[in-house]
Amino acid sequence: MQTRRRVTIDDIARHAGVTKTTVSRALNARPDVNPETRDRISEIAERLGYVPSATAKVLRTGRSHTMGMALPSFTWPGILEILRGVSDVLDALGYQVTLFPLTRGEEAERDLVFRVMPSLQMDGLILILPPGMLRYIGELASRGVPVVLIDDRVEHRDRDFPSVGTTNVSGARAITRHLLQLGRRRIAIITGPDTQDVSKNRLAGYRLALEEAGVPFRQELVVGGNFEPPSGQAAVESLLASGQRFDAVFASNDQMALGALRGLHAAGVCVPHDVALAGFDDDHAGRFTIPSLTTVHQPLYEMGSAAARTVVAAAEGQPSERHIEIPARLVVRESCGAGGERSS
Amino acid sequence: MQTRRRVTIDDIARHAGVTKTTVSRALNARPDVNPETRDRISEIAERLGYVPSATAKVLRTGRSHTMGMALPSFTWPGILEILRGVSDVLDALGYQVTLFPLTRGEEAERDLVFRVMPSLQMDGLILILPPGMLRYIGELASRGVPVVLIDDRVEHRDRDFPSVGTTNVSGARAITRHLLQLGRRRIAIITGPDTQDVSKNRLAGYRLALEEAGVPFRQELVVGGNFEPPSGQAAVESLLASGQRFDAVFASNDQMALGALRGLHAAGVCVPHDVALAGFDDDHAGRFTIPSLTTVHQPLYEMGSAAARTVVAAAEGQPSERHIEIPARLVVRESCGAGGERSS
DNA sequence: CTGTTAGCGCGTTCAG
DNA sequence: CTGAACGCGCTAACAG
Repeated sequence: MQTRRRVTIDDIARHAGVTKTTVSRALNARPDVNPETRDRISEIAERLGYVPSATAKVLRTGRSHTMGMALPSFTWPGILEILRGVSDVLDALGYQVTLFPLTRGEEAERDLVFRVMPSLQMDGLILILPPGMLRYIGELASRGVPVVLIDDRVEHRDRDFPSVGTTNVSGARAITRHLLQLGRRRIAIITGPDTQDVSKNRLAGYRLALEEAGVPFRQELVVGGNFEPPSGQAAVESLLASGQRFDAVFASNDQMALGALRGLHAAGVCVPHDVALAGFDDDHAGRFTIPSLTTVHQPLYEMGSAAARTVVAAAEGQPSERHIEIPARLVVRESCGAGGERSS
Repeated sequence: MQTRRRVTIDDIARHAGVTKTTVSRALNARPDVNPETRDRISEIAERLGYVPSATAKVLRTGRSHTMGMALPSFTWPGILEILRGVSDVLDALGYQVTLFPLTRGEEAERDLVFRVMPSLQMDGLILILPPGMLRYIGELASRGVPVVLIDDRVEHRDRDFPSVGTTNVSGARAITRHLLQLGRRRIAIITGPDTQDVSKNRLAGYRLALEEAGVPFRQELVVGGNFEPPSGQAAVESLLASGQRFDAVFASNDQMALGALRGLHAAGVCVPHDVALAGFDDDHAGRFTIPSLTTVHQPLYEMGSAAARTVVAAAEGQPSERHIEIPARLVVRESCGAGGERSS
């Protein structure tokens, strides 16, 4: 099987009786070329089955029309929504996406910044941050490579590069307020790890809503979790064991809410009748529990697409915003007793 | 901010007092170079912060160490597991992954085959097949580009390229047998669309198990669905309305099982006491329903990694298998009444 | 409007 | 063991 040589602009030039320069200009729709020549060239290119070599173009122009997307892991389901947003936008704008798993931790980040990115000459990088690290990425930004962060950690805002996040505080505030409006007064909260800003922000929103409603904050109703389902179950078990009265539980994410639901069910507590249950994130799974989970929708798709638009803008030299915050919104289902699938 | 020029092998050559030819050889660990020279060159390269240009290398060698991964959409959660398998293997073998969403349908496929792949010079392609299309991809394979299909449609086996699938028939057989062993005799099945082989295969496995147990197959207990949750709910509703007696439901995928669970619950039917419920796929969500879902684990991670190993082998000229089939396995949870989380 | 010349960074003959 | 020269495919600078 003889692999036939690739058709180049030189071939076209020969067929058209011009130089490859002219072919290049014609194919790139430059103004300074005779319309007739252009048409003839296009036609020949078509007939010969010419396909431009992206590789050669990158070598020459330095622009690859490819964006890197670095992510900590493929285990968090939310990644897929983000990816969908990123991919939709980049695809529409004519960019490819190349994936960089950061599973090997800091070494992988180093590698990405000092070896892979410069080697592949990507036009920019979208970064979903692994919890608690951002050592070398700044180097990229200061070298002029467009970088956008998808994250909500306060300490990363107004840094060397733009970021995209959601409104964790007001989301948590909204759902807590929702519980209060339904008459719940002793609302327990299952928090995430103290080390993460998401945890702090969601807790802050909860406190804010209580305060606004004049309902006292009780430290006894705060239980720590780690964002995984078992920790949610353990949390309600410890609450029940403590003897504290509570008529609602706000889990700082849906995964823990699922665990909590299981724990409550096992203890014979009826949701939402005895205890209302709320989550955060709007994971797929929460739509199918019985009762279905009232939660706060985290706009991952929008975050992904905003990030994509931002890197492209930066890569193409257009001005772009520093920090984009996309509002989270309450999704009312069954687990708080308000019925229906209203959404506000 | 002056973007400093990139360090090339020429720079290293100048510093080392040799030619770039020698530098190239040294850096690529060729045998025909003086060990001392090699060490000196490596050291200089290190000191200068040299990073090889992948782009230039591709142009010269024709190999990009990048694999394309084409997928129909980012909505099916299982994609993430496959992606994880693919990414882990490719990362370990020193390959990048570039994503190609096939959301625009046939046009996108055409584009991929005739424009994108040849332009980007990827070393191979992993393809997750959109239901019912495979028009142009064969062209790639016959042009010598390694292609691996992740799919289980019979008609695609032994075609121009290798494929990776799972054992749908025996998986469905195993879970049906499980229900039979628990004493269930009137087992309803919710099927997927007739047009897809997955649906047919899972139905076939179900029939096989019944036959082996000498339990009659009843057409009245077969209800059609479309793999989406609402269709599962509708299916049990129609079963209940029909007045047919049944003591178990096997939904052809977990998504429909979730809908079925909801339908049964709403009708006051207790799972597993009155009716046992089984699914297929082992979706994340099925672990957290109450009762948790007994299902068949589809080894997506392994399918992804096998596919990755296969393309790389093909790209590197090693022999590779035609069709790889990775066994699905029963995961026993609560919804069939056997308790525990045994797995066989 | 078109051609000439040069070079992006690298690997690879073919000579020594 | 090392060097000179060439070319992968393309665009850019400078002439005309």
